[in-house]
Amino acid sequence: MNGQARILVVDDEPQIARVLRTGLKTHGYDVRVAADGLSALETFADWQPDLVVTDLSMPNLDGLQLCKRLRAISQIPIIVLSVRGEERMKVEALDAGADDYVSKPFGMDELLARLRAQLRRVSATPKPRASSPILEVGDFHINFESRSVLVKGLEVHLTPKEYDLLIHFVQNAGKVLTHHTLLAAVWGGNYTEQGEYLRVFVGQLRKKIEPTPSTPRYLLTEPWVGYRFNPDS
Amino acid sequence: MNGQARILVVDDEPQIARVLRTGLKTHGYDVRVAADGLSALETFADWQPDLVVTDLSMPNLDGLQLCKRLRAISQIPIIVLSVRGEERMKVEALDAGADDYVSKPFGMDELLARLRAQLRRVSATPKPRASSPILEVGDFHINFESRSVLVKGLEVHLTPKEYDLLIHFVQNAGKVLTHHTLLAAVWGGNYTEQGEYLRVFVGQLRKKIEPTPSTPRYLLTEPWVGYRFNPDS
DNA sequence: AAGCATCTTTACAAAATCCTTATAACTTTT
DNA sequence: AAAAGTTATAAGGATTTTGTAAAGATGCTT
Repeated sequence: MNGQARILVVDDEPQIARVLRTGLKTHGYDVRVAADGLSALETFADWQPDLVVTDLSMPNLDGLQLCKRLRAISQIPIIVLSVRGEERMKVEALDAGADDYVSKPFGMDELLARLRAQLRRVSATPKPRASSPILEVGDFHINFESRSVLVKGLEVHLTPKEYDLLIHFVQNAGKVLTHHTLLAAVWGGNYTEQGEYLRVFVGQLRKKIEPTPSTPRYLLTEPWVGYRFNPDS
Repeated sequence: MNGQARILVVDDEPQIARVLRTGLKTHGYDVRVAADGLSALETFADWQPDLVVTDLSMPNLDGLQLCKRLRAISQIPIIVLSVRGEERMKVEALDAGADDYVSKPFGMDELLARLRAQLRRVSATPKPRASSPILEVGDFHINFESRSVLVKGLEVHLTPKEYDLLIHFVQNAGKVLTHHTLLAAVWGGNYTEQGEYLRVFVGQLRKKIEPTPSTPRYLLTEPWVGYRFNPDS
């Protein structure tokens, strides 16, 4: 990513595509547009963009399929555009490999912010695990050997479940994680129906790591979808 | 080989077994005895010794078969005890994977010398402690040669198991060690289910090294995970 | 053979964590 | 504005783990 970051926009509605192209270009990005999933895959292979923004409903190959196909060959960040209320689709998209979503109609500022967050996420550090037992993300400092967690330099003691949960959040900082994903990660694949666990433990984590648990700053909830860990202030 | 080297003695004659056990123990080895080949294989799997001394004629599984079975799963040194004159057996044993033999009746000194030679052979490359036989961490001062432990300058007497346990803690200061890891380190490979041992011995260690055993300062417990040695005050 | 030290096993109280439930606040939909 | 669904939070009980003492077992020493 030396010069401009390359953004591939996938949308079959010409107006929206035009708005996105101009909006992103004026903010310094290199943009190309594809009108459906299949041509998106072609452009992806030819042009190798740094990030994909895609609509969900499209001809030929819809956004869901596109996510899966892209995930099979790349770790590139994917932001999905969904119509407000299509919660089902959002969740499916995130489970299919999308990293974030933006509801239509959307403000350009919000999209740009989420876009920057995703680009920052991948360029940050590609998981420095094997070499060092220490993980530093934002205000969080996690030592896997001593199992210790520092937030802004202060140690917080976490129970095993809380610890597992936090690890999963921090290792996927910036990504929206669905309830399903989180439950499977911490409780194992079969407990994916008992959403109550998750709420309780997220609450407990917030009490321990948030300056103001009632107005979270790190562990943000994405209503009807899941949670997102935001390491920045 | 943290503490003592582990020697597995295999002999069905009780007198000889006893002589070997006491002789080896007085020279600082950790010894277990098996009365036949089959139980020897069991003990081997459980305890993971550093060397095997075995008779040739035994019930169930004779020394020759034992050599072959051990060689199939391990590079561990094997010393065979044979009755003087059974030259043919000696050759067969060596072909079956034994590393050395000692004729009965044997002198303890000879056996010890050959034993040291074999142990030296396998531990030839990694000799990290040769430079300094003394380990100082926080308030703890441990001399590997004399097997003595000082806490804040005061000597504490530890039994062999307590010593092995403490060594493991001090050498991994700050890290969280799981129950599994600790059990495997002190009791050997497959004693990883008997969590009761660990609780009892940690309690005993605390009584000996902690200023206030009921509120530990060095040996901290990480509930549901294991223990952590904290050298700082 | 008796005493001693160590290791193993057992039992139970104390502590910590996890799960469950209930209720209130919030968001979206009708 | 009400209904339905979701989320936040506290509090209790259930379950598991941990601390501790003490009895039994084993081998060593005298």
